[in-house]
Amino acid sequence: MVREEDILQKLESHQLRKTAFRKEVLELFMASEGEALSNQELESQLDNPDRITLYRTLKAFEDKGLIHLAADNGGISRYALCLADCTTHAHHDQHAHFQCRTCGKTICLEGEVVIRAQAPVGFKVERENLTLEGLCDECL
Amino acid sequence: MVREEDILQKLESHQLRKTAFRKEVLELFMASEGEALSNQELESQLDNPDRITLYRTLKAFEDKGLIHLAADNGGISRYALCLADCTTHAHHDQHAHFQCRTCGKTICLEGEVVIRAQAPVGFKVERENLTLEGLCDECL
DNA sequence: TTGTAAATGCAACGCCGTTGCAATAATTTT
DNA sequence: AAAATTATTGCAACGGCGTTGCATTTACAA
Repeated sequence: MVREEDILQKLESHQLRKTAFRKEVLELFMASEGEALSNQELESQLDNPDRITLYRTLKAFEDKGLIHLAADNGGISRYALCLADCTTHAHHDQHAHFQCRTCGKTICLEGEVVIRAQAPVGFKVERENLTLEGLCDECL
Repeated sequence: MVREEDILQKLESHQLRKTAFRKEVLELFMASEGEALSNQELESQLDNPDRITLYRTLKAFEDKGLIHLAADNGGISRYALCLADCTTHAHHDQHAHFQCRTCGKTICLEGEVVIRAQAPVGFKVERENLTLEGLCDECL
């Protein structure tokens, strides 16, 4: 269970107004245990699901460094909670995601990630995005 | 310049019929020097651009191991030619892509790619997808 | 050359991202 | 505590893209 107190504190510390809608959305993220959620999955669990409001809410959350865009398989975006040290406009996205190819379940991979790939000379790399695809435990 | 002969040979070896449309699309890929192309970019260069036919053509090319889906930033898919050792239904996608955050230019990165990331126990990883994001030489 | 199987071109549906705008709610100021 | 300010919500609506069905045309094989 997620404590109301923690939800409000997280919204406040990220300069987001404490509306019923946002509290609900954030609660879903905090209860998802690191799993990345799609708009659809969120909508199906909301009391009053308005896809436009949800879209803007997610954008606001992302802007304020609360969530980040995880793997997006076939055009469906999925967001996940940022770690504590994600700050506004400076996401630490240096972790990988795993996405199941059948059920779509997407999780953030903690732990060690080593990436070694060189862009051509004259290119500037700002972000690295690593996604592992396969089958999750339940689909195996 | 791309030789007609090479185009036909490539279509034949991948069990694809040699239609005018497919020859044209494949030529664009072969002339793109490893750069991944989006549907839009392809359409703008085709004589008779029909987005549905293009969609099906790309799908057929992908099925037959001729091209693969490269980075897809914000829902826009981009395809690139597979290397010679890509076979039907068994893509060797073990390379990274670079995508420019301003002009969208996407290229396949040859050379060494080392990925170390662990999925949870009980998960099966089938593919790894690494995308570097940043600025290309022209946009710097 | 004829038959068969695939590719094309068209209409059409649905999902999703996105924007504008008026109404409502949360925060700040007096 | 009330008024003023600013952000959020909910609605309509547009556009892009993936996708499918179907009739027509084309490529390949017999």
